[in-house]
Amino acid sequence: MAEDQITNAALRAIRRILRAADQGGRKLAVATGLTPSQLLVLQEIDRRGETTPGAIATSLQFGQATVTNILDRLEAAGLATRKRSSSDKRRMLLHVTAAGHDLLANAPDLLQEHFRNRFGTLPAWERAMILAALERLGELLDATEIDAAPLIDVGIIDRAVDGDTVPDAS
Amino acid sequence: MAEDQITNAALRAIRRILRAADQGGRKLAVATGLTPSQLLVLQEIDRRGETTPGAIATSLQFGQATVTNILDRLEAAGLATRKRSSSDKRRMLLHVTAAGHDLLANAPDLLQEHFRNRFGTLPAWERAMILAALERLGELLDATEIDAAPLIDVGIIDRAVDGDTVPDAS
DNA sequence: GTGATTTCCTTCATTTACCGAATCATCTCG
DNA sequence: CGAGATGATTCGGTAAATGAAGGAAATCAC
Repeated sequence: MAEDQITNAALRAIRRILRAADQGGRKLAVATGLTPSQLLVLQEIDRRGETTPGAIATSLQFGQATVTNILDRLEAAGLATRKRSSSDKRRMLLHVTAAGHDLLANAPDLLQEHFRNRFGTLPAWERAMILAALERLGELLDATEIDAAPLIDVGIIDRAVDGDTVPDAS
Repeated sequence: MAEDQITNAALRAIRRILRAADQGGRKLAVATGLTPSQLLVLQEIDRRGETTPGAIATSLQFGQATVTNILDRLEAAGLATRKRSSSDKRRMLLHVTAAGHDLLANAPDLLQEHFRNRFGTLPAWERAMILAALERLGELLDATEIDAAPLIDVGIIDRAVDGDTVPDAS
């Protein structure tokens, strides 16, 4: 069926994008001397201004232990600092150091940068179209993933619209 | 500028998609008892039918050593087998075992499955639009990544690279 | 207030991923 | 038959990530 072909093509395109993004991340990591995870954490701290390990962990979906681990390295590298909160001494407040800011400024996300360059050259209508498609897609996948478990009963309106591939699955 | 806003929105959407995909992968991994990488390798072997570690490595962009490592685990888990090629005894031929097929069948790619379900419910025009956008985007990012990465050494093979889905020789 | 519970982070131990370099067997070409 | 290339493995090392357990501080119950 043509529809299925479209779906397959779309999936292929998504994977291609995923791969490109992944590699961009690794490349960037190499360029900055940090690993992707470290960079991610550093960016997240920067984005949030002043946070705690726990916040980073939930937001990036890492374990706390992992974050601690990565923070150790970032701190050792002089890119971030920990400071105990005075109001709640269980907490550690995280900050990006000057060096850290420097690094982030000099090594902006490759994906982002190249995307910007290229995307900017597209005609406006195409940008708009792509944006619309991406957001739609984000909804689709997000919904999928957010309540993956509980959602099942809610979301499925009718699966039999047009014999769309319903693999035996579960 | 409005353009910048669009770009930012697009980037956000992309990240959202990336995250969804990533988490889908992890979830799946947990469900199957394998790690994302292991699953990826297993899928790749399955997709290609009969391949060699080297092919997997280049196709997934892993090092050979990494693939060997993962194969050890897959083999230990009884999901894949290695068999020395008789025509060229340097090569190992990889196969997915019955158990491996089983696992793949029972735990199909979550991203893929949910995407199929949801995507299928969209009106045709929207599917077409999204597909077009995705492919455009794939080009953008791919191009980005190609020239960023001197894949020079692969140049000989690279005629076929574009399609990605080009099955192994045969 | 004292004690129990919860919250936040860390430490520890372990598994996996990944890479580069070195190695071994094999193939291929001259 | 070498000489060199190729395919896979082993080895050594760094990093990521998780779960379990623990310590310190806040909070709640009485």
